[in-house]
Amino acid sequence: MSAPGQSRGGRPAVLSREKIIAAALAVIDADGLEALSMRKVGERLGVEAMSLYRHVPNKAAMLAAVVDHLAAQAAVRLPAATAWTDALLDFGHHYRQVLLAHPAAVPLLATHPVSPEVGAQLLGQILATVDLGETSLEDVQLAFQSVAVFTLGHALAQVGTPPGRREAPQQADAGYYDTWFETGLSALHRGFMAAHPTRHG
Amino acid sequence: MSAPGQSRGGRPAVLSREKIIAAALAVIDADGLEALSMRKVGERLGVEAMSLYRHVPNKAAMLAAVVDHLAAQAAVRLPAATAWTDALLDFGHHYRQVLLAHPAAVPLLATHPVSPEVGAQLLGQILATVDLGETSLEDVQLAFQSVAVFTLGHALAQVGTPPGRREAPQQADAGYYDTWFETGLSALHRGFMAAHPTRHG
DNA sequence: GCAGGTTTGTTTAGAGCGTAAGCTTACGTT
DNA sequence: AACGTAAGCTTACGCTCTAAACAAACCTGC
Repeated sequence: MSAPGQSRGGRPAVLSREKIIAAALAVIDADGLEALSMRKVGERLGVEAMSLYRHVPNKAAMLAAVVDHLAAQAAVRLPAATAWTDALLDFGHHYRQVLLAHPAAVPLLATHPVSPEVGAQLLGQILATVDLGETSLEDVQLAFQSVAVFTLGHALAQVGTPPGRREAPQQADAGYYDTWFETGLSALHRGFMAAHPTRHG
Repeated sequence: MSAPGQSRGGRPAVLSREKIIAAALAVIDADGLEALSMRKVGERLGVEAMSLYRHVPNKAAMLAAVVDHLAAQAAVRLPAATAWTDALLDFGHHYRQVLLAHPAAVPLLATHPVSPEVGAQLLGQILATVDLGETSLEDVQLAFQSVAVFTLGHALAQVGTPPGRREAPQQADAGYYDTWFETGLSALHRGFMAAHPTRHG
Protein backbone atom coordinates (compact mmCIF):
# COMPACT_ATOMS: atom_id res chain seq x y z
CA MET A 1 0.00 0.00 0.00
CA SER A 2 1.15 3.46 -0.86
CA ALA A 3 4.31 2.08 -2.42
CA PRO A 4 5.39 4.70 -4.94
CA GLY A 5 7.60 2.38 -6.91
CA GLN A 6 9.70 0.06 -4.82
CA SER A 7 12.87 1.92 -3.88
CA ARG A 8 15.48 0.01 -1.94
CA GLY A 9 17.26 2.94 -0.41
CA GLY A 10 18.90 5.97 -1.91
CA ARG A 11 18.83 9.71 -1.51
CA PRO A 12 15.27 11.09 -1.52
CA ALA A 13 14.39 12.76 -4.79
CA VAL A 14 13.87 16.48 -4.85
CA LEU A 15 13.24 16.38 -8.59
CA SER A 16 10.78 14.47 -10.72
CA ARG A 17 10.05 14.25 -14.39
CA GLU A 18 6.78 16.10 -13.90
CA LYS A 19 8.37 18.94 -11.96
CA ILE A 20 10.98 19.31 -14.67
CA ILE A 21 8.36 19.47 -17.40
CA ALA A 22 6.39 22.06 -15.46
CA ALA A 23 9.50 24.13 -14.81
CA ALA A 24 10.52 23.98 -18.46
CA LEU A 25 7.09 25.20 -19.51
CA ALA A 26 7.28 27.95 -16.92
CA VAL A 27 10.62 29.11 -18.30
CA ILE A 28 9.18 29.09 -21.81
CA ASP A 29 6.17 31.11 -20.69
CA ALA A 30 8.32 33.57 -18.78
CA ASP A 31 11.39 34.02 -20.94
CA GLY A 32 10.53 32.50 -24.30
CA LEU A 33 11.56 29.36 -26.08
CA GLU A 34 14.96 30.60 -27.20
CA ALA A 35 15.94 31.56 -23.68
CA LEU A 36 15.23 28.09 -22.33
CA SER A 37 18.34 26.24 -21.18
CA MET A 38 18.99 23.33 -18.91
CA ARG A 39 20.76 25.69 -16.52
CA LYS A 40 17.71 27.92 -16.35
CA VAL A 41 15.31 25.05 -15.72
CA GLY A 42 17.60 23.83 -12.98
CA GLU A 43 17.80 27.28 -11.46
CA ARG A 44 14.00 27.46 -11.29
CA LEU A 45 14.01 24.19 -9.35
CA GLY A 46 16.87 25.21 -7.05
CA VAL A 47 19.15 22.62 -8.60
CA GLU A 48 22.16 22.40 -10.90
CA ALA A 49 21.56 21.75 -14.58
CA MET A 50 23.25 18.37 -14.52
CA SER A 51 20.81 17.07 -11.96
CA LEU A 52 18.05 17.16 -14.55
CA TYR A 53 19.81 14.43 -16.47
CA ARG A 54 18.88 11.91 -13.78
CA HIS A 55 15.26 12.23 -14.87
CA VAL A 56 15.49 13.19 -18.53
CA PRO A 57 17.98 11.82 -21.06
CA ASN A 58 18.66 15.16 -22.76
CA LYS A 59 17.21 18.52 -23.68
CA ALA A 60 15.39 17.26 -26.77
CA ALA A 61 13.60 14.61 -24.72
CA MET A 62 12.63 17.24 -22.17
CA LEU A 63 11.12 19.38 -24.90
CA ALA A 64 9.33 16.37 -26.35
CA ALA A 65 7.84 15.76 -22.93
CA VAL A 66 6.63 19.35 -22.79
CA VAL A 67 5.02 18.86 -26.18
CA ASP A 68 3.20 15.74 -25.05
CA HIS A 69 2.16 17.48 -21.86
CA LEU A 70 0.54 20.26 -23.85
CA ALA A 71 -0.95 17.94 -26.44
CA ALA A 72 -2.62 15.95 -23.70
CA GLN A 73 -4.41 19.11 -22.64
CA ALA A 74 -5.94 19.33 -26.08
CA ALA A 75 -8.14 16.35 -25.30
CA VAL A 76 -11.72 17.50 -25.54
CA ARG A 77 -14.41 15.88 -23.50
CA LEU A 78 -17.29 16.01 -25.93
CA PRO A 79 -20.87 15.12 -25.13
CA ALA A 80 -21.29 11.65 -26.56
CA ALA A 81 -23.07 11.28 -29.88
CA THR A 82 -22.17 14.75 -31.12
CA ALA A 83 -22.21 14.82 -34.89
CA TRP A 84 -18.56 14.55 -35.94
CA THR A 85 -18.81 17.64 -38.10
CA ASP A 86 -19.88 19.70 -35.12
CA ALA A 87 -17.16 18.13 -33.02
CA LEU A 88 -14.69 19.59 -35.48
CA LEU A 89 -15.68 23.04 -34.28
CA ASP A 90 -15.44 22.15 -30.60
CA PHE A 91 -12.08 20.53 -31.08
CA GLY A 92 -10.68 23.43 -33.07
CA HIS A 93 -11.78 25.99 -30.52
CA HIS A 94 -10.48 24.00 -27.59
CA TYR A 95 -7.14 23.23 -29.22
CA ARG A 96 -6.72 26.89 -30.06
CA GLN A 97 -7.35 27.85 -26.45
CA VAL A 98 -4.68 25.44 -25.28
CA LEU A 99 -2.20 26.85 -27.78
CA LEU A 100 -2.87 30.47 -26.98
CA ALA A 101 -2.54 29.76 -23.26
CA HIS A 102 1.19 29.22 -23.90
CA PRO A 103 2.06 31.43 -26.87
CA ALA A 104 5.80 30.98 -26.56
CA ALA A 105 5.39 27.21 -26.66
CA VAL A 106 3.47 27.15 -29.94
CA PRO A 107 6.62 27.01 -32.09
CA LEU A 108 7.61 23.99 -30.04
CA LEU A 109 4.41 22.18 -30.96
CA ALA A 110 5.09 23.09 -34.55
CA THR A 111 8.65 21.83 -34.55
CA HIS A 112 8.51 18.71 -32.38
CA PRO A 113 5.71 16.39 -33.43
CA VAL A 114 3.50 14.91 -30.77
CA SER A 115 4.57 11.38 -29.89
CA PRO A 116 2.64 8.71 -31.77
CA GLU A 117 1.25 7.31 -28.51
CA VAL A 118 -0.22 10.58 -27.29
CA GLY A 119 -1.40 11.51 -30.74
CA ALA A 120 -3.13 8.21 -31.31
CA GLN A 121 -4.69 8.25 -27.87
CA LEU A 122 -6.01 11.75 -28.47
CA LEU A 123 -7.45 11.01 -31.86
CA GLY A 124 -8.79 7.66 -30.75
CA GLN A 125 -10.68 9.24 -27.89
CA ILE A 126 -12.36 11.68 -30.24
CA LEU A 127 -13.18 9.07 -32.84
CA ALA A 128 -14.64 6.81 -30.18
CA THR A 129 -16.86 9.50 -28.72
CA VAL A 130 -18.26 11.13 -31.80
CA ASP A 131 -21.23 10.12 -33.93
CA LEU A 132 -19.74 9.03 -37.24
CA GLY A 133 -23.04 8.87 -39.08
CA GLU A 134 -22.35 7.22 -42.43
CA THR A 135 -18.83 8.53 -42.81
CA SER A 136 -15.85 6.22 -42.72
CA LEU A 137 -13.43 6.40 -39.83
CA GLU A 138 -10.62 7.34 -42.18
CA ASP A 139 -12.49 10.33 -43.55
CA VAL A 140 -13.36 11.58 -40.09
CA GLN A 141 -9.77 11.18 -39.02
CA LEU A 142 -8.54 13.22 -41.98
CA ALA A 143 -11.05 15.92 -41.12
CA PHE A 144 -9.86 16.20 -37.52
CA GLN A 145 -6.24 16.19 -38.55
CA SER A 146 -7.00 18.92 -41.05
CA VAL A 147 -8.59 21.04 -38.36
CA ALA A 148 -5.60 20.37 -36.12
CA VAL A 149 -3.00 21.53 -38.62
CA PHE A 150 -5.08 24.54 -39.57
CA THR A 151 -5.41 25.50 -35.93
CA LEU A 152 -1.71 25.05 -35.26
CA GLY A 153 -0.76 26.97 -38.38
CA HIS A 154 -3.08 29.77 -37.45
CA ALA A 155 -1.76 29.95 -33.90
CA LEU A 156 1.78 30.12 -35.31
CA ALA A 157 0.80 33.08 -37.42
CA GLN A 158 -0.77 34.77 -34.44
CA VAL A 159 2.03 34.27 -31.94
CA GLY A 160 4.84 34.84 -34.41
CA THR A 161 5.99 38.36 -33.76
CA PRO A 162 6.00 40.02 -37.16
CA PRO A 163 9.43 41.65 -37.30
CA GLY A 164 8.85 45.37 -37.07
CA ARG A 165 6.58 45.36 -34.09
CA ARG A 166 7.90 45.56 -30.57
CA GLU A 167 6.04 42.58 -29.17
CA ALA A 168 2.93 44.56 -28.36
CA PRO A 169 -0.03 42.21 -28.64
CA GLN A 170 -2.45 44.77 -29.94
CA GLN A 171 -6.09 44.69 -28.99
CA ALA A 172 -7.24 45.17 -32.57
CA ASP A 173 -5.04 42.31 -33.76
CA ALA A 174 -6.65 39.81 -31.43
CA GLY A 175 -9.97 40.55 -33.07
CA TYR A 176 -8.49 40.13 -36.52
CA TYR A 177 -7.02 36.75 -35.64
CA ASP A 178 -10.28 35.68 -34.04
CA THR A 179 -12.36 36.39 -37.12
CA TRP A 180 -9.66 34.88 -39.32
CA PHE A 181 -9.76 31.70 -37.28
CA GLU A 182 -13.55 31.55 -37.33
CA THR A 183 -13.59 32.13 -41.06
CA GLY A 184 -11.18 29.32 -41.77
CA LEU A 185 -12.62 26.88 -39.28
CA SER A 186 -16.18 27.37 -40.46
CA ALA A 187 -15.03 26.97 -44.06
CA LEU A 188 -13.48 23.62 -43.15
CA HIS A 189 -16.67 22.71 -41.30
CA ARG A 190 -18.93 23.61 -44.22
CA GLY A 191 -16.59 21.88 -46.63
CA PHE A 192 -16.63 18.60 -44.71
CA MET A 193 -20.38 18.80 -44.21
CA ALA A 194 -20.87 19.25 -47.94
CA ALA A 195 -18.63 16.27 -48.67
CA HIS A 196 -20.45 14.06 -46.17
CA PRO A 197 -24.14 15.04 -46.10
CA THR A 198 -26.33 13.58 -43.36
CA ARG A 199 -30.04 12.99 -43.39
CA HIS A 200 -30.39 15.02 -40.21
CA GLY A 201 -29.92 18.18 -42.24
CA MET B 1 28.07 52.75 -66.70
CA SER B 2 27.76 49.37 -65.10
CA ALA B 3 28.06 50.80 -61.64
CA PRO B 4 26.84 48.09 -59.28
CA GLY B 5 26.20 50.39 -56.38
CA GLN B 6 28.61 53.27 -56.05
CA SER B 7 31.60 52.00 -54.12
CA ARG B 8 34.40 54.45 -53.54
CA GLY B 9 37.17 51.98 -53.08
CA GLY B 10 37.61 49.14 -50.69
CA ARG B 11 38.48 45.49 -50.74
CA PRO B 12 36.51 43.62 -53.41
CA ALA B 13 33.73 41.57 -51.91
CA VAL B 14 33.92 37.83 -52.12
CA LEU B 15 30.69 37.53 -50.16
CA SER B 16 27.24 38.94 -50.72
CA ARG B 17 23.97 38.79 -48.89
CA GLU B 18 22.51 36.61 -51.61
CA LYS B 19 25.38 34.13 -51.55
CA ILE B 20 25.06 33.87 -47.79
CA ILE B 21 21.34 33.20 -47.99
CA ALA B 22 21.88 30.54 -50.63
CA ALA B 23 24.65 28.91 -48.61
CA ALA B 24 22.53 28.92 -45.46
CA LEU B 25 19.69 27.23 -47.30
CA ALA B 26 22.11 24.70 -48.74
CA VAL B 27 23.38 23.86 -45.27
CA ILE B 28 19.82 23.46 -44.04
CA ASP B 29 18.97 21.18 -46.95
CA ALA B 30 22.12 19.13 -46.48
CA ASP B 31 22.53 18.90 -42.71
CA GLY B 32 19.25 20.06 -41.22
CA LEU B 33 18.15 23.19 -39.43
CA GLU B 34 19.66 22.30 -36.07
CA ALA B 35 23.07 21.72 -37.59
CA LEU B 36 23.16 25.16 -39.17
CA SER B 37 25.78 27.44 -37.68
CA MET B 38 27.56 30.56 -38.81
CA ARG B 39 30.78 28.56 -38.93
CA LYS B 40 29.23 26.02 -41.26
CA VAL B 41 27.81 28.65 -43.59
CA GLY B 42 31.19 30.35 -43.67
CA GLU B 43 32.93 27.06 -44.34
CA ARG B 44 30.67 26.42 -47.31
CA LEU B 45 31.69 29.81 -48.71
CA GLY B 46 35.39 29.36 -47.98
CA VAL B 47 35.36 32.07 -45.37
CA GLU B 48 35.52 32.50 -41.60
CA ALA B 49 32.26 32.78 -39.72
CA MET B 50 32.90 36.34 -38.62
CA SER B 51 33.09 37.50 -42.21
CA LEU B 52 29.39 36.89 -42.61
CA TYR B 53 28.68 39.64 -40.11
CA ARG B 54 29.75 42.24 -42.66
CA HIS B 55 26.68 41.38 -44.70
CA VAL B 56 24.20 40.19 -42.11
CA PRO B 57 23.72 41.66 -38.64
CA ASN B 58 23.34 38.33 -36.87
CA LYS B 59 22.17 34.76 -37.22
CA ALA B 60 18.50 35.56 -36.65
CA ALA B 61 18.54 38.11 -39.46
CA MET B 62 20.19 35.60 -41.75
CA LEU B 63 17.45 33.09 -41.03
CA ALA B 64 14.81 35.74 -41.56
CA ALA B 65 16.36 36.42 -44.95
CA VAL B 66 16.16 32.72 -45.80
CA VAL B 67 12.49 32.79 -44.82
CA ASP B 68 11.77 35.71 -47.09
CA HIS B 69 13.73 34.09 -49.87
CA LEU B 70 11.55 31.01 -49.65
CA ALA B 71 8.34 32.94 -49.21
CA ALA B 72 9.08 34.90 -52.36
CA GLN B 73 9.13 31.62 -54.25
CA ALA B 74 5.57 30.99 -53.15
CA ALA B 75 4.37 33.71 -55.49
CA VAL B 76 2.05 32.10 -57.98
CA ARG B 77 1.65 33.49 -61.42
CA LEU B 78 -2.01 32.86 -62.01
CA PRO B 79 -3.81 33.30 -65.29
CA ALA B 80 -5.63 36.61 -64.86
CA ALA B 81 -9.32 36.52 -64.10
CA THR B 82 -9.23 33.13 -62.40
CA ALA B 83 -12.09 32.84 -59.96
CA TRP B 84 -10.58 33.49 -56.53
CA THR B 85 -11.98 30.26 -55.14
CA ASP B 86 -10.15 28.27 -57.77
CA ALA B 87 -7.02 30.29 -57.19
CA LEU B 88 -7.10 29.01 -53.62
CA LEU B 89 -6.38 25.55 -54.94
CA ASP B 90 -3.57 26.67 -57.23
CA PHE B 91 -1.98 28.68 -54.46
CA GLY B 92 -2.22 25.86 -51.95
CA HIS B 93 -0.66 23.35 -54.29
CA HIS B 94 2.12 25.67 -55.33
CA TYR B 95 2.94 26.75 -51.79
CA ARG B 96 3.06 23.13 -50.71
CA GLN B 97 5.49 22.32 -53.50
CA VAL B 98 7.77 25.13 -52.40
CA LEU B 99 7.67 23.90 -48.80
CA LEU B 100 8.32 20.26 -49.64
CA ALA B 101 11.23 21.24 -51.87
CA HIS B 102 13.07 22.21 -48.66
CA PRO B 103 11.69 19.94 -45.95
CA ALA B 104 14.29 20.87 -43.37
CA ALA B 105 13.46 24.54 -43.80
CA VAL B 106 9.75 24.16 -43.10
CA PRO B 107 10.15 24.54 -39.33
CA LEU B 108 11.94 27.78 -40.08
CA LEU B 109 8.92 29.12 -41.96
CA ALA B 110 6.82 28.10 -39.00
CA THR B 111 8.98 29.81 -36.43
CA HIS B 112 10.07 33.01 -38.15
CA PRO B 113 7.16 34.85 -39.69
CA VAL B 114 7.55 36.21 -43.18
CA SER B 115 8.43 39.88 -43.13
CA PRO B 116 5.41 42.18 -43.52
CA GLU B 117 6.82 43.60 -46.75
CA VAL B 118 7.23 40.27 -48.49
CA GLY B 119 3.96 38.99 -47.11
CA ALA B 120 2.00 42.02 -48.22
CA GLN B 121 3.62 41.99 -51.63
CA LEU B 122 2.78 38.33 -52.06
CA LEU B 123 -0.81 38.66 -50.97
CA GLY B 124 -1.24 41.89 -52.91
CA GLN B 125 -0.11 40.26 -56.11
CA ILE B 126 -2.64 37.49 -55.72
CA LEU B 127 -5.48 39.81 -54.80
CA ALA B 128 -4.69 42.02 -57.78
CA THR B 129 -4.67 39.16 -60.25
CA VAL B 130 -7.67 37.18 -59.20
CA ASP B 131 -11.32 37.66 -60.11
CA LEU B 132 -13.01 38.74 -56.90
CA GLY B 133 -16.54 38.36 -58.20
CA GLU B 134 -18.83 39.88 -55.59
CA THR B 135 -16.70 39.00 -52.60
CA SER B 136 -15.02 41.69 -50.55
CA LEU B 137 -11.26 41.99 -50.59
CA GLU B 138 -11.11 41.27 -46.87
CA ASP B 139 -12.95 37.99 -47.23
CA VAL B 140 -10.74 36.84 -50.07
CA GLN B 141 -7.68 37.77 -48.07
CA LEU B 142 -8.88 35.73 -45.11
CA ALA B 143 -9.48 32.78 -47.40
CA PHE B 144 -5.97 32.87 -48.84
CA GLN B 145 -4.42 33.29 -45.44
CA SER B 146 -6.43 30.33 -44.21
CA VAL B 147 -5.17 28.18 -47.04
CA ALA B 148 -1.64 29.36 -46.30
CA VAL B 149 -1.70 28.41 -42.63
CA PHE B 150 -3.37 25.11 -43.40
CA THR B 151 -0.72 24.32 -45.96
CA LEU B 152 2.12 25.27 -43.65
CA GLY B 153 0.60 23.31 -40.77
CA HIS B 154 0.17 20.30 -42.97
CA ALA B 155 3.73 20.50 -44.28
CA LEU B 156 4.97 20.71 -40.70
CA ALA B 157 3.13 17.53 -39.86
CA GLN B 158 4.59 15.84 -42.89
CA VAL B 159 8.22 16.82 -42.45
CA GLY B 160 8.24 16.47 -38.68
CA THR B 161 9.90 13.15 -38.03
CA PRO B 162 7.59 11.34 -35.64
CA PRO B 163 9.93 10.20 -32.87
CA GLY B 164 10.28 6.47 -33.23
CA ARG B 165 11.02 6.35 -36.91
CA ARG B 166 14.54 6.51 -38.22
CA GLU B 167 14.00 9.29 -40.73
CA ALA B 168 12.80 6.96 -43.46
CA PRO B 169 10.41 8.92 -45.67
CA GLN B 170 8.19 6.00 -46.48
CA GLN B 171 6.55 5.65 -49.86
CA ALA B 172 3.18 4.82 -48.39
CA ASP B 173 3.32 7.85 -46.12
CA ALA B 174 3.74 10.26 -49.00
CA GLY B 175 0.45 9.01 -50.41
CA TYR B 176 -1.26 9.41 -47.06
CA TYR B 177 -0.08 12.99 -46.72
CA ASP B 178 -1.11 13.73 -50.30
CA THR B 179 -4.69 12.58 -49.80
CA TRP B 180 -4.80 14.29 -46.40
CA PHE B 181 -3.73 17.54 -48.02
CA GLU B 182 -6.23 17.21 -50.84
CA THR B 183 -8.99 16.40 -48.40
CA GLY B 184 -8.32 19.46 -46.29
CA LEU B 185 -7.69 21.83 -49.15
CA SER B 186 -10.81 20.82 -51.02
CA ALA B 187 -12.84 21.15 -47.83
CA LEU B 188 -11.59 24.70 -47.47
CA HIS B 189 -12.35 25.31 -51.13
CA ARG B 190 -15.89 23.97 -50.87
CA GLY B 191 -16.42 25.86 -47.65
CA PHE B 192 -15.42 29.19 -49.11
CA MET B 193 -17.45 28.55 -52.27
CA ALA B 194 -20.51 27.82 -50.19
CA ALA B 195 -20.00 31.00 -48.18
CA HIS B 196 -19.58 33.11 -51.31
CA PRO B 197 -21.78 31.65 -54.08
CA THR B 198 -21.32 32.98 -57.60
CA ARG B 199 -23.83 33.03 -60.41
CA HIS B 200 -21.38 31.16 -62.65
CA GLY B 201 -22.13 27.96 -60.76
C1' DG C 1 54.11 56.76 -57.22
C1' DC C 2 52.13 56.98 -53.11
C1' DA C 3 49.57 58.32 -48.92
C1' DG C 4 44.77 58.47 -47.12
C1' DG C 5 40.14 56.58 -46.96
C1' DT C 6 37.11 52.76 -47.23
C1' DT C 7 35.44 48.32 -47.43
C1' DT C 8 36.26 43.43 -46.67
C1' DG C 9 37.75 39.40 -44.39
C1' DT C 10 40.57 37.51 -40.16
C1' DT C 11 42.03 37.03 -35.45
C1' DT C 12 41.29 37.04 -30.76
C1' DA C 13 38.47 36.59 -26.97
C1' DG C 14 34.43 36.17 -23.84
C1' DA C 15 30.10 34.48 -22.25
C1' DG C 16 26.86 30.80 -22.58
C1' DC C 17 25.36 26.36 -24.20
C1' DG C 18 24.65 20.84 -23.78
C1' DT C 19 26.37 17.10 -21.57
C1' DA C 20 30.11 13.13 -20.37
C1' DA C 21 32.64 11.53 -16.15
C1' DG C 22 33.55 11.24 -11.60
C1' DC C 23 32.40 12.65 -6.81
C1' DT C 24 29.65 13.52 -2.68
C1' DT C 25 25.54 13.21 -0.16
C1' DA C 26 21.67 10.89 1.96
C1' DC C 27 18.91 7.45 2.53
C1' DG C 28 17.11 1.94 3.49
C1' DT C 29 18.92 -2.29 4.68
C1' DT C 30 21.90 -5.50 6.82
C1' DA D 1 28.66 0.67 11.77
C1' DA D 2 29.08 -0.76 7.05
C1' DC D 3 27.14 -1.47 2.50
C1' DG D 4 24.39 -0.74 -1.62
C1' DT D 5 21.99 2.55 -4.15
C1' DA D 6 19.95 6.54 -5.97
C1' DA D 7 20.18 11.79 -6.32
C1' DG D 8 22.40 15.77 -6.87
C1' DC D 9 27.05 18.46 -7.49
C1' DT D 10 31.55 19.60 -9.58
C1' DT D 11 34.54 19.73 -13.15
C1' DA D 12 35.62 19.88 -17.85
C1' DC D 13 35.36 19.80 -22.99
C1' DG D 14 33.83 21.23 -27.26
C1' DC D 15 30.67 23.91 -29.45
C1' DT D 16 27.77 28.15 -30.16
C1' DC D 17 27.16 33.44 -31.28
C1' DT D 18 29.34 37.63 -31.67
C1' DA D 19 32.04 42.23 -29.93
C1' DA D 20 36.46 44.38 -30.87
C1' DA D 21 40.71 45.08 -32.80
C1' DC D 22 43.52 44.02 -36.81
C1' DA D 23 45.20 43.09 -41.67
C1' DA D 24 44.44 43.10 -46.52
C1' DA D 25 42.89 44.99 -50.86
C1' DC D 26 40.93 48.17 -53.51
C1' DC D 27 39.87 53.58 -55.31
C1' DT D 28 40.91 58.36 -55.34
C1' DG D 29 43.66 62.85 -54.86
C1' DC D 30 47.96 64.45 -54.80
